[in-house]
Amino acid sequence: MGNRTERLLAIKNIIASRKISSQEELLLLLTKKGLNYTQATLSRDLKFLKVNKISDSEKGYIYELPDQHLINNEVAETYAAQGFVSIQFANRLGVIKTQPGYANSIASLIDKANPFEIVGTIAGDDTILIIPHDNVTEKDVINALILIIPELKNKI
Amino acid sequence: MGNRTERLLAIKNIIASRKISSQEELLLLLTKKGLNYTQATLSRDLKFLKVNKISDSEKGYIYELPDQHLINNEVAETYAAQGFVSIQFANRLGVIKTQPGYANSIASLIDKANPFEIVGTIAGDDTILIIPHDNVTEKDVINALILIIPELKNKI
DNA sequence: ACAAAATTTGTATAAATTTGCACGGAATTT
DNA sequence: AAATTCCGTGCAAATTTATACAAATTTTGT
Repeated sequence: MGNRTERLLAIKNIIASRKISSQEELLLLLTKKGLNYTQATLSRDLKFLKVNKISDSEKGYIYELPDQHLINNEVAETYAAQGFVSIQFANRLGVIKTQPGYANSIASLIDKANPFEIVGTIAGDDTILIIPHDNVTEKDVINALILIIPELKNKI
Repeated sequence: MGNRTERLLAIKNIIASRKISSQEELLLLLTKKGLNYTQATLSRDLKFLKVNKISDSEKGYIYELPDQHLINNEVAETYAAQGFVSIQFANRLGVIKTQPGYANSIASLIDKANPFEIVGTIAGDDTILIIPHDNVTEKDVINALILIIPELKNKI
C-alpha cells in the first residue's frame, strides 16, 4: 500500500487539529512531516476527502473535514481496531471477522463515516458483511476502511 | 446604498435555491436579473456573507449559505416553526409572537444564523423583538426568516 | 516473471479567486 | 458649501486552486 493512504491520513489529522487556509500552508506542514508532494496532489486529495472550505472569523476561510465528529472519536477508533480480526472478500462481498461482541460497534463506525465505496453493512456478533459499491475494488474498500479506522493499517 | 443590499439578497436567494459552483456562474445569473457587476465584487460579497464552499457529489464544489452549515438541525427548525404564531412590524421593528416559552429557542436559531438583514433580537417568553438592518425592507426580513426556518413560509 | 492495464504523481498551465490601487459618490465634519 | 472621510466598485495584478498531459509506479492477468 503506497504512501497515498498515509498522506491522506496526515492531511485529515492536520486539518482536524489546526486552521489551514491554503494548500500551500498544508503542503508546508506535510513537508515538515517528511511527506514531500506538490500542491497539485493536495488539490486532488482535498477533493477526494470532500474537504470543505468554510468561513472563519480569524483566518478568512479554512478547510474543514466533512464529518468532524467522527474524527474526534479516537477512542472509538482504537477500540474498533482492537476488536478487528481480519477481512476477506468473497463474491464481491467483504467479510470482517471481529472478536466476539465487537461487530456492531465497528459496523456502526463504518456506517457513520458513510464512505461511498461501501453501500452498507450487516453486523452479527463477530462478523460484519460489507456490501461494496459496484465498480469499486477490494483495495478501494480496504483503503476506505483504513481512512475510517487508521489503526487498521497494521492489521490488514 | 440600495443596490448593494439588493445584490446581496439576490446572491443569497440564488445560492439558496440552486447549486452554484463558481463566481462566474453566479455573475451570469445576476446579470440576467439586471444586476451588472464584476466577479471581483462577488468575491467580496461572498466573503461578506460568509458563504462556504462545500463538496457536492454532482458539481464538485458548490457555494452554501452559512446558516445551512450550522443548522443541520431540522428538528430545531420544525420545533421553531411550530411555536411560531405571527410576525408584525411597527416603527421599523419586527415583533414575533410565539407560543409561551418558545421565544428564546426561536430567537437563538435566528441569532445563530446571523443573517445580515437582522442586526439582533431580544426575546422574552412569548415575544421576540427583531431589529432589522437599515435599508432592509420588511419583506427582506421575512425572506431572511424563511431562509432560516423554511416551514415559516406557510405561516406568514 | 513479463506485458498490459490501471493508478498515482509531477510539470506546466489554465481557471478561479482574492487583493492593491484608484476613483467616484455619499455621508460627515468644520 | 467646502473639505474630509468613508464606502463600494472596477480594473489589473497577484495568489490560489484545478487540470491536461506525460512520466513513473503499482497492480493485474497470463
